[in-house]
Amino acid sequence: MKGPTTIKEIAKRLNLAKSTVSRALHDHPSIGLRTRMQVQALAKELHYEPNQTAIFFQQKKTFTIGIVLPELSEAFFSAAISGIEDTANKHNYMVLLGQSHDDESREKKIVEIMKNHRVDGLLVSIAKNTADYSHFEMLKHYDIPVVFFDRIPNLTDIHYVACNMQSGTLQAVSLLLEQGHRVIGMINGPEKLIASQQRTSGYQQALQKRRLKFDASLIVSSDLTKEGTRAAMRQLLAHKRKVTAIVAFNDYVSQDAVQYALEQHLEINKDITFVSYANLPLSSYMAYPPFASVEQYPYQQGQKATEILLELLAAPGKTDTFHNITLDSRLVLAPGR
Amino acid sequence: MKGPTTIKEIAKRLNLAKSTVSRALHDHPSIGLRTRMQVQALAKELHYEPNQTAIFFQQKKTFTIGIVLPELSEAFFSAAISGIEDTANKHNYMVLLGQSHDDESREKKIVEIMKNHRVDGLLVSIAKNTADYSHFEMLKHYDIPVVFFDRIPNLTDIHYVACNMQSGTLQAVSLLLEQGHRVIGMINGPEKLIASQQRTSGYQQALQKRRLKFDASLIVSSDLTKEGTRAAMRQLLAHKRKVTAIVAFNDYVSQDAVQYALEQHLEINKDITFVSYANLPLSSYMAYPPFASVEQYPYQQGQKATEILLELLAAPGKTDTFHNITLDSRLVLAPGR
DNA sequence: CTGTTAGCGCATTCAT
DNA sequence: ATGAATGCGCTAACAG
Repeated sequence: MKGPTTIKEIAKRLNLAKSTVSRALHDHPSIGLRTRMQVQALAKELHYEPNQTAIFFQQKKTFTIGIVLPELSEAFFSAAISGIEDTANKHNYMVLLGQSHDDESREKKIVEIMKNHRVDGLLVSIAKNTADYSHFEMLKHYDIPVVFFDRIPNLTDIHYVACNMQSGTLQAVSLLLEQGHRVIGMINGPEKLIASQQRTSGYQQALQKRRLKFDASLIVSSDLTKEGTRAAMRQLLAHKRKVTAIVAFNDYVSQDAVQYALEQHLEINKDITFVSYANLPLSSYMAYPPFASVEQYPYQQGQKATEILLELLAAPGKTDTFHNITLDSRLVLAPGR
Repeated sequence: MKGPTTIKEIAKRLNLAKSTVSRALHDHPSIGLRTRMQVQALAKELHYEPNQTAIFFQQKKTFTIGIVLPELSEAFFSAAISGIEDTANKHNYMVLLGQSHDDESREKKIVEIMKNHRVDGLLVSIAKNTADYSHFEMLKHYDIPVVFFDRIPNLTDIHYVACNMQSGTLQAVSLLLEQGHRVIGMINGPEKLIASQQRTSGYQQALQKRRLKFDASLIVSSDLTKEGTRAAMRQLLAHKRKVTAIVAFNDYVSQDAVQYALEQHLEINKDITFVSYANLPLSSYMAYPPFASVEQYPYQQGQKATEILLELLAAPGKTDTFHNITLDSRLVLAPGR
């Protein structure tokens, strides 16, 4: 009972040097066919398996990537993580997980622990309120590359992959216009968010293409709480022009807005039509699914981010160029439309 | 440029032995206050941080637990993993992730890799078709404890936490009886599943309590595909007695069943009432949410399983007793009921 | 209270 | 083609 088989053990039994065994196991060219066979045979017989922790230690590499995100139970992130895990595994990397619960201090702590665990790299979607990025910048001193995805910090010299909401919004509004809607409201998110600005741009662009006038009062922002959304709805429904369609910031907002509309005795898809941004699963099971949704490709974002990170890990020290991929969001019609 | 600070470095600068420094850093009692201060001061100054990989290696412990489950994007599992991660983190453990995608060979591979990464323990919910458990049993030889949760293998000597569906079913059927329903159908899952048997028991028990006669033809099983469910519905609706309520195997089945009922021009909650088992999020957003749902506590299952595992890790070699916790499922009324 | 020594398992450099 | 020696960073057993 002396624990798992080690190289030393094999060496002893075969009267060889540890180094010889090590090389034989690695199919090193300078090892005699004869001994190599012997070694590998015995290794199999004794169920030899290299002690990864020793290798990690010695090689200063763990084949592990850390992933930090706000909340696993949000459908968007669980899809993203799925993409990450699949890609990482394909390249024989493991994935270490941590959720910030949208709390900056927790985020810092997790990053710290992951650094200590010597992850080779980090994939992160930052917490809602993270304003200080020092915990990420300090990683540079440790040569731990970071690729951000979806929720990216407002920094220039970073790697990231995100999804541009403008294209999807453009398509969404265009669709509504095609269908004859002329007074289209938008419940947007906080104005400082890049994603909000992109939505606004897309909206404007759609009008421009048709040479229609842009009415800024049709875009109201919500703090994304239920109350905020209801306030926004109140404002939109009170607009002097009759709003017949609404682009909601996301599926959650959409649901709250729909509820409000129902309370006002509006008939969905008749008096008023909703378009949203997909982040709820199973929209087919929803009471009033949005007429159409802007897809944000969480799985693909995770995939891409991982690929970039792996590339960074393969080509170390390439601190010069920053990878930033922006996927275009895309409008998807609800099933049966 | 000589990499991160090490203990050796500190020792040299202070003319101390490495061991002294190590002890000082750990607040070992037998170290002079004086030197301890010195050491800790210099450590801070040089930004000393222990190299965890070295420690892992040396201590044969990684403070990492592996978690293997079928599919992250299933709401049930993402909730469970949330509970796992939270609990693990609280105890300074990290979590290594792997999804089997319900594929046995992938499951085996993941377990293998995790073993190589020297995780301290494993938390697993097995793949749908896993029939051979050798990859789990071999872990015993490596002293890697495993705690199963939710989807547990049909083995005796294992640790697990699962949720007993009987209690919830009992409550569900009782509720329906209280409300005057007398002909209650049940769409059950494959009969060999423990969970299916538990549902049947709960159903029968509810009738017994009220001294009502059990009619086996009111329980039909579905293979859980949409078609299977529709067939089951067809059968139930054709029953000689008029079925006024149905207990569906889960939310997915429930949705398919509701759809079928609608096609037959039945009015939900009037002509026919549905009760289900919660595994969809946001049931409040569903078109026809079940009247009531049996809660399976994914977060708590994850939490409990983790606690057991941590306990196992704390008390090594306790291979005698097997922990198996069974939570009771519980009926929860739909919001607004 | 502190120093010395050894060793965890492996890859690797330098000999031979 | 093989062996011997070294070190990665840390802890711990054993001296003093």
